[in-house]
Amino acid sequence: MSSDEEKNLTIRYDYYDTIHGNCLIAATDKGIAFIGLGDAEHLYDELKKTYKAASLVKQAGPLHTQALSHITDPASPIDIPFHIKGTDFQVKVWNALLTIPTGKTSSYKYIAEKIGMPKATRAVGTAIGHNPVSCLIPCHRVIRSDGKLGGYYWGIGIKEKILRYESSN
DNA sequence: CCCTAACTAGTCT
DNA sequence: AGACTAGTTAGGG
Repeated sequence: MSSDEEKNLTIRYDYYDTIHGNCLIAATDKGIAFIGLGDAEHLYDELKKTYKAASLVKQAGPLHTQALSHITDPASPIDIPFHIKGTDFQVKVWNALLTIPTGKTSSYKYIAEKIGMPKATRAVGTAIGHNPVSCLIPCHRVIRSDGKLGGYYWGIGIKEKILRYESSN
């Protein structure tokens, strides 16, 4: 979305309890804008930082429920619209992440090749790290090509837990 | 196993 | 415009 668009935007957010802990889900009229895991205050700060110009309202919405049910049941198909602020490059990366099947993992290099920039692995890492919709966009399924998990914004422990949860389904 | 250089996009100064 | 960061990678010591 453009910054002009962001100005007149109303984002509705609310807190939910998930299998991975407390989370914040935020959505516009058009789609999911932000999802985060962890401490409520910290999450609100993140949300505010990401969408500075938009007005934030604490109110549940139908999109929240959809997002929530996908977190609980990752095997269900993602038929949820996104309304995310990001550059072309970031959007490309995030879209590539959505093509990773549930329970599978991918590497940063693979994503880089997928979007036609095989040498941009490092930039991919950055983009994935700034993904505002963790969980729905499966950033936790991306691991380092040497087999290690790499890092995770919300904490490496969460990443491992989510992966275990998905593979056991 | 640790260290380094190369890679690219975004953010901040 | 320059410097720095970031969830990397490949290669060398």
